Formats: sequence, structure tokens, C-alpha cells
Amino acid sequence: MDRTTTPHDVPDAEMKVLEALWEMGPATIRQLTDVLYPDGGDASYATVQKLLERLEHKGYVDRDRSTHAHRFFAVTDRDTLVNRLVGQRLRVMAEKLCGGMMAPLLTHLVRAEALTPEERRELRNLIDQLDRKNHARDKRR
Amino acid sequence: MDRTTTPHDVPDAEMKVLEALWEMGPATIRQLTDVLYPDGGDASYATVQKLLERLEHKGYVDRDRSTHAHRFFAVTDRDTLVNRLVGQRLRVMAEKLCGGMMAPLLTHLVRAEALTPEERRELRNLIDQLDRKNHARDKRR
DNA sequence: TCTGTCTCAGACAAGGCGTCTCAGTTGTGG
DNA sequence: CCACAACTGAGACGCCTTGTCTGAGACAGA
Repeated sequence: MDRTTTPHDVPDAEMKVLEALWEMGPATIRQLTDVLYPDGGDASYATVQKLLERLEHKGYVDRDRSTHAHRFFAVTDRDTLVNRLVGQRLRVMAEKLCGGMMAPLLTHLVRAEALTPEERRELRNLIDQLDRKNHARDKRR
Repeated sequence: MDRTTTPHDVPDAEMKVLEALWEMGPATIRQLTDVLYPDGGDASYATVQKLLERLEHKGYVDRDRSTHAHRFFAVTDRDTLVNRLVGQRLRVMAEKLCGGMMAPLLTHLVRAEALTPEERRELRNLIDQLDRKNHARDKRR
């Protein structure tokens, strides 16, 4: 809906619904409620319904209206969505705390957080890749 | 104040007050108001006052009550505070979106965001440093 | 038709944030 | 010494987000 501006954020409860949808595939409100609120009554059903409604409104979920009980499904796969959200939140954070610079976040992450040796190796590979791409570009011009 | 639990977040308006304090050094509400709301009247003064009050409550600001118009000052220097906030927000984000893993954030940053060559070099140095530390530790045992 | 399930619209409370009002105190210039 | 200006403290207010919940109607199957 509001795709032209900033993509809407996905709060906790909505995220859980999405997780369920990714795991279960297309599902009805009833099915989702049974999973998310195993001993929830009438109200929980309505809660899930509202969360789905908001997710649909934000464009993260769509529904198949052809059946009596609509079937809901995630529009985006998990990795894509998470990537979008991560990027967006990192950007906001850099904007607010680092004057828009991403680098400080990076160094903070690398410096302070425990990386396994494999993760470090991966990271180095990524950088090397970037460097190569850059070299190629520089030569080309 | 509430240092035992999660450090409180610092929303936009409060952040601006902090920025002003870091730039100006200890200052009165009046001075801060003049800077932050150059054509603000009575109300703006009260706004700054409330923001300072909240910052004080969170432990990010303290005041010198000995003068009639209290003098406010930041308790933490900018870099320290920003680092704390960055770490905290990254952690929350990793928790909510990546199951607690920090690595995905890193790869996202490296992959998607424009890094200058210097930044890439710096980053590589950081990793090398980490590697050396790790090697040393591995040898020592 | 009756009953259970569904949809849809919207109310509701709590909490965060930014703003603002008011009452009371303190200090200072005339 | 008094009146006025400036400051403090407490708290109200409005807006928004998030999570929860209610009620009224539509629909399908026994």
C-alpha cells in the first residue's frame, strides 16, 4: 500500500504470524490460531485475524478469497523479507546514530561480537569479492 | 537508574538534546532551548525541560543544582553512548530477525552497503587482528 | 431453519513520545 | 521592598503503534 515511502515495519506479533505462515504454507485463520494460541479462545482468533489484516495491508501477506475460510499466505519468502527489514533498520540506525555512515556499525559488529572462525572466513571472502569487483570496475574505465 | 535491566533507548528529540549538550558542554535549559528551538516560545522551554528530565531519569544526563538555573551536562561522552546504543539495537535486531545471530547483519552490511576502499581496508585489518588474537589463543592452549 | 464458523469494522487499553499548561518558588532591578 | 521575570516540578494532553477483544452480520451444512 504505502510502498512508495518507507516500507512498513513488522512488529513482534505480526512477525510470529509470518513465521507460522512460512512454516505451514498457506493457512486459514483457524489453523494459525491453533498453532499460535493453542489454548486461546474466541478472542485469540480475532487477534490473529487483525494481525493478518495488517500484514495484508502492508503488503507482506495476501489471501485467497475463493474459499469460504480465506487462505492466507506470505507474499515474500523469509530470507527476502528479513533482508529487507535488516537493511531498512540498519539504515535508520545509521541515520540516527552515526550520521548516516554504515561503517561504524560494521566495525562495532566486527569488534565487539563473537564471530566464529568460519564466519570470519566468510566475511573475508565477501570483502575479497568486493575488492575484485572494484578492481575490475577501476580497470574498465 | 535502571541500569540492571536493559539500558533505556534514546528517542529522537532526546538525542538532539544530547547532541546539543555534547557540542555546547554544560548548559541551562534556556541556552539549550535557544539552540534547539530558535523561535520557540514558552512551550518549547518546557519541552526541553521534560526531555532533560527524562534523560536524567535514564541516567544519561545529570544537573548541577547549585545555581538557580540548573546546569545540565551529559554523563557519557558521545562515542561511548553511541556505542552502547548501537550494540544494544544490533542485539535486539539480531534477536528478532536472525535468531540471535549477528553474522547475517554483518554479511548484509558488507554485501549491500557501499563501502569505500578505505573502509574495506579497515574492516580487513580488523578481521586480521581478530584472527591473530585467535591464533595466539589457540596456540597458547 | 438452526447452529457453528467465518468476515468485517471498529473499539479498547497500554505504552512511548513530543508537546504544552499551570502553580508555586526564587532572584533581581527599580 | 515589591513587582516582575525567569526557573522548577508535576502533570495533562494528543498522537501513534501494538496487541487484544467485541459485536453485527454473512454463509454453509446438518
